[in-house]
Amino acid sequence: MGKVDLSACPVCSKSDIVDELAFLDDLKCTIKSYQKNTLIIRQGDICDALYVLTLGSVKTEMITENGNILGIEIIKAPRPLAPAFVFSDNNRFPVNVTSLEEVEIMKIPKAEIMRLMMTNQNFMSSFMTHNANRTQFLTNRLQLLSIKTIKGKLAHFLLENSLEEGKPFEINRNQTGLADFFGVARPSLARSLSEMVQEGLIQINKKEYTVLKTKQLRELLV
Amino acid sequence: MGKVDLSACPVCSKSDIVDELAFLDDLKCTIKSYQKNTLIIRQGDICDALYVLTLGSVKTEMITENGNILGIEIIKAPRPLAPAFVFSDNNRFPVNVTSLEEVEIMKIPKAEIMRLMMTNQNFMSSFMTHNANRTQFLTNRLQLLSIKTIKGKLAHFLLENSLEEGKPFEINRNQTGLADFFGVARPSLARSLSEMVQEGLIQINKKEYTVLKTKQLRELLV
DNA sequence: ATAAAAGTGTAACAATTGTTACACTCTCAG
DNA sequence: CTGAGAGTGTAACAATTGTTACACTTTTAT
Repeated sequence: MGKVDLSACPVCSKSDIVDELAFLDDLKCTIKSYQKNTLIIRQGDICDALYVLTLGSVKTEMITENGNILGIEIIKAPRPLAPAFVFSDNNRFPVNVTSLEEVEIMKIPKAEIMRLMMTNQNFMSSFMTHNANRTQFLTNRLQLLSIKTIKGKLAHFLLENSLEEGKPFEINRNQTGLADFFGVARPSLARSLSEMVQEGLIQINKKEYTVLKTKQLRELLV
Repeated sequence: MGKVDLSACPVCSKSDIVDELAFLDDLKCTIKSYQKNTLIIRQGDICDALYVLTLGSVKTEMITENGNILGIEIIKAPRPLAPAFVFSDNNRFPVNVTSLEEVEIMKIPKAEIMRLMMTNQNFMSSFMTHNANRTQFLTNRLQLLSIKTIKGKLAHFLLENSLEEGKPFEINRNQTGLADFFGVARPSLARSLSEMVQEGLIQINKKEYTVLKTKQLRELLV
């Protein structure tokens, strides 16, 4: 495993720590590799360090009490995993983390994070901003889940991803994944999708979606 | 408005800033009062400062795109409001904040927060922990919403609040509020509740609930 | 004390979604 | 090239929840 490039990492990018040659050598951290499709972190595991995904991509998913899977998101390196939870009173991971390919994960002890925060204002600021953005992401998820109809969720999701009416865009999830993401049954999602296609609201070609009638799509949110 | 007591405030309690006499005088902040039932902050408002509820109580609720209200929580002073969002890239409030009684709200500019964080390790640590706990709260809300049946949500919620089987506990929400909290229709919630009472799983007396059969309640989560 | 407002219980019916099943297409590894 | 597995389309039916309506009870304000 070579020298890690953290210049694209959201909590490090604005920080001058990337330029400090001594940074990674000084940092008391360990790096581990995992094979494809490995369950790396379990929901409920103690989170006593900051985990940073330095290579590859993972998916996070929440297991609900009734055993259902609620897909959360796909994370690509470099990015920290659940950085907020290092500091929470009940410091346990809220999600399962599974590797989608071969990955490398860096583990930085909490004390080291504290030291960095106090000595480096840019790092602190970036770390805060990143955590704030994560909170906003969760808020968006809450908003999506709180839309009760499947067509409403789809409208919200498609409008969010569409740049312009009539302009196709790619969705990097298949129908099964989308159904998980929305927390609905797969055939139900397929039904709603095909109805929306028949009504001429959208077009679908494999994973390429096109919003045809933005206005009527918005009305599904009412 | 008298001297504010912040010793019970989660982001200040462990901090020695409370002991610094000069703290509140030095701090460039403003305090405003609001009448009962006032919409203090609108979802989407720019959040360029830290808002701290110093007196009274408020409720936060999220307005979904279809106009429904998704109740989030009731906040009692002293506590900061949406502290994470001061630092987010898109720094807008995620919820509406409405006063439940006469309230006082302190507004501290972002720059002041930054200064405090850098000069006071305890403040920083408390602020981080509090934000982390907020994230965990949102995660729990996500988990609750992802349970699909109303009885399942109720079981989750009641088991979470029950200390012991057969021991009554108080819920500080009425049925209408609970329905909002769950994001379901009020009569549907009432139906599920009365069914659970008839099946002998729980007992209800106004706002006092009792879990009678923990085991069978758990099975509703499956 | 009393009227108004808020909250609750419940019923009939509508609407939406889940379940199950199966045929079909597509993708990818051998 | 080809078979296995993953992903999709769709249909019949079941289950759950929402909607609307109304009578009743409790709380609140004057």
